[in-house]
Amino acid sequence: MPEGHTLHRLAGELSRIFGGHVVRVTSPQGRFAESAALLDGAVLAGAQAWGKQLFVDFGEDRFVQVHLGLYGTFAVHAVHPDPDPDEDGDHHDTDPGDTDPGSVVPEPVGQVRLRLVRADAGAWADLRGATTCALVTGAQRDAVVARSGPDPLRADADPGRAWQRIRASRSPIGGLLMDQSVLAGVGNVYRAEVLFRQRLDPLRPGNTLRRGQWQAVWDDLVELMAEGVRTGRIDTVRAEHTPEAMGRAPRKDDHGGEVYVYRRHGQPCLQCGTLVRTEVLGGRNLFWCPRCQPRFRSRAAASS
DNA sequence: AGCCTATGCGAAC
DNA sequence: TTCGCCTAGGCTG
Repeated sequence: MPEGHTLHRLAGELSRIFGGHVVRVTSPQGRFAESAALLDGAVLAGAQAWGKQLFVDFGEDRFVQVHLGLYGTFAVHAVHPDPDPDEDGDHHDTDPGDTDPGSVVPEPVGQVRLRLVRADAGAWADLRGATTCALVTGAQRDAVVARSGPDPLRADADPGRAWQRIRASRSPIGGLLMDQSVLAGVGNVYRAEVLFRQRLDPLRPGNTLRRGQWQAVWDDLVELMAEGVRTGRIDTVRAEHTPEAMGRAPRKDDHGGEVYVYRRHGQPCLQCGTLVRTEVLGGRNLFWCPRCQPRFRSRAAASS
């Protein structure tokens, strides 16, 4: 779940449900208890994501930095998904027969590192299994952001910064896309899928890409990841390759989306039928279609 | 019920 | 280079 789209979606949810409201902050598990106590009862100003990093703003130069890592989750629950539909409105849909929202928050189950509660709306959020959950200052947040490459999900991103790194590197493009200092927010699924869609060999050295190819990768990521934020899943297949269009069974997998190559090794490519391959690159599983993404041959290698 | 694996990354070795 | 994080869905039995 946690590629950039997950964190941006979370930032939106947290801002919408908790933003501008007093929240109770606890650490049922205990590992964040000291910091939680400092924040308890503060107004949550909002939340923002940069790549896979999430920062929840509690004002007074206090931010909770969250990184979900491989299997962390930050589950947001609300009795009413949109708690303030008509703040300046003329009608209130508050139902007197509603369950007391303050009483619906359940006892924490399992290792809940951080819990946010907005009792008046019956809303709560539980963080589990995160790599990072830390109280930081604005300067510390800025330092993290400064170390990150441009994020396709941010309007202020400059793809040229990533291009400068890619064009100067002999590392495989498949590795560069996963390097958060080159590009922020792309994980193993988007990496595999965007390379397939752009017909690029994952092992092709960054410095052999043409500028137009990089631009196409960036534009595709902007579109794919924005859709991921909207839907909460990673779908990358074009209309002609959906299960309905092809008359095939939909994917049954924990990330739910329809993809071309990610974790489809040994199965036929949706575009050409060649069996999808996998190999470990830099400790991560890489997936690609050897026919749609033919091995790149440099000029020097081709002429020798 | 138990086992395996995973969309990630920083610390420890 | 390996480990920890300690979740959660899919698969095996």
